[in-house]
Amino acid sequence: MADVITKRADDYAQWYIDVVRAAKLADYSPVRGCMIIRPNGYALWENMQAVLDRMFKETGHENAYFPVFIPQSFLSREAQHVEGFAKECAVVTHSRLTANEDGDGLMPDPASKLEENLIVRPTSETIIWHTYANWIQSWRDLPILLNQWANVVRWEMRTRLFLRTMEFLWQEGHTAHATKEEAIAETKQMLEVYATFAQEYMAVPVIRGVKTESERFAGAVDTYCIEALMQDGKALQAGTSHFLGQNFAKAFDCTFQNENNELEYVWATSWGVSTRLIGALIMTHSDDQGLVLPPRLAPRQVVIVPIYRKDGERTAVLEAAERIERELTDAGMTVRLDAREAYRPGWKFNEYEVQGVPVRLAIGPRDVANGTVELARRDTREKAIVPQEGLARRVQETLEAIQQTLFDRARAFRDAHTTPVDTYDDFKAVLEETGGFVLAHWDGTAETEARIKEETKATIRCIPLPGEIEGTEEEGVDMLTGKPSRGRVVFARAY
RNA sequence: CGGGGCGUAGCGCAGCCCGGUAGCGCGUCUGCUUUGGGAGCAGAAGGUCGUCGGUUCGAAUCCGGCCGCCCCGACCA
Repeated sequence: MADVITKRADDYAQWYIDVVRAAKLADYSPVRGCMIIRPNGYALWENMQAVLDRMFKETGHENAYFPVFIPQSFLSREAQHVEGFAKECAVVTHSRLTANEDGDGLMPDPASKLEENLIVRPTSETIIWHTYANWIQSWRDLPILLNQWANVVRWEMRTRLFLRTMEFLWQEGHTAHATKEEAIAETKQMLEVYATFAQEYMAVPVIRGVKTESERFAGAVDTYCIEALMQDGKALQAGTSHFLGQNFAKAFDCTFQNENNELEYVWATSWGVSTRLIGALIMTHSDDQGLVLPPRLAPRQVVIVPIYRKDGERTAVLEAAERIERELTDAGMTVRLDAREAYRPGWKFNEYEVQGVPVRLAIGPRDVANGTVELARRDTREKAIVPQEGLARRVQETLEAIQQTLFDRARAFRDAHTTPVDTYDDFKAVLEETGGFVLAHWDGTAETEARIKEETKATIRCIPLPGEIEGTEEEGVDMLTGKPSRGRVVFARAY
């Protein structure tokens, strides 16, 4: 038998690995903690990129590219930033290799030691603000609204495919503004872009919020985030948008003359999402049969499997299958007709199921005779015999229905796993029994937050934005300390 | 960095305790029959047993060193 996927209920972590492997999304690499993104996985990322890139451009941003190597000294300019990233940097110290003195192999050539070490970017704030300092003199130079698609490296102790790898792909937006208000508006705007993308394209419901100080990006004044809930009840940060204040402008001496002829530091934001989103997608929708993809991001929305025995049947079946392929393609859908003879229909059914293709059409001699086709939905695994007449429209509607069903299902799960609690005992019980988001009062101190994390492994995922979750804005008392609380915050165990 | 597991054919594993010509399943290749939910039969190819050293007439197997990967924790997007 072919690949068996571990049941979610048996071993969730293994299920996740099995799904990734069976869907051919990624492989392990010879280097610990790195991964090879296979064509199926990369096609997903390309679809995400295409949508996000369009959204970034619609909001006035341009793409640019900054180098992967950053002078080591740049990192130390911003105090918080160093603290956050120094311990996970890959460092380049030499520029060439030479034969190993004792015997075989290679070693860094001592003669090629660099004057200053370079780090492989874990994020690009430093090199970008170094550059912006040269670009910006006057209020007329602002705003600068740039984004870059890039890879970054963070030397992680423990890795998981897509969710946390040492190298990952992402986009990072970096903007420069004349006023605090404008920078904050930009930060919030990009958070909205991410939330829209997650919900409307990924069909992943998210909570918008602000991070507490301990979870904040190193160097940010405020970190806004979208938080999603995975099927095992753990939270996943799916995107972040940072208001950086003037921290980086001060560190890199980036000033401008304002309209009153005064010298002022520039206001900054940065925002990013990564290939981690693919992990979020997998863990939100997939089932024990394998990957389930939302139609709006699926690299292939429809697969057509022809079925025939004799040569006579073959011609008629393929003719009909090709006609249908054309019809659907012309209607704007991405379709694959899999007429490979080396694989049998049953094998193909399973193959496309584990790969999460939203709609499968099967057409055989009976269908040719009756003018029908078998239409199967991946999300509900329902099958129906439908007429070929008007098929493009019906498939289009089915794709839209799948997109909606996935979102509704994920939201229902999220809502069923979002629990307000008022006592610490209830808090611990909910974490153990149902998991998910727990809405509790918090006194606002890092001490209480740290103690709760220490005792329960749950962290504050975010302080929800006003109006985001009903009932979180009422005042109360901290469940642990009894001190006053200005509102409920979202706790969860997280990835 | 701690705890656990594992390195034998492309993948998954057995063989090791008790040393004696390296095996099974899947996959791959060829042929025929099949094809509406992972086909059947026949044949074939494919491995310096992670690595270095030791013991021995002889090591996948016994002994020692090293390396690597995965999972679980601490840390993180």
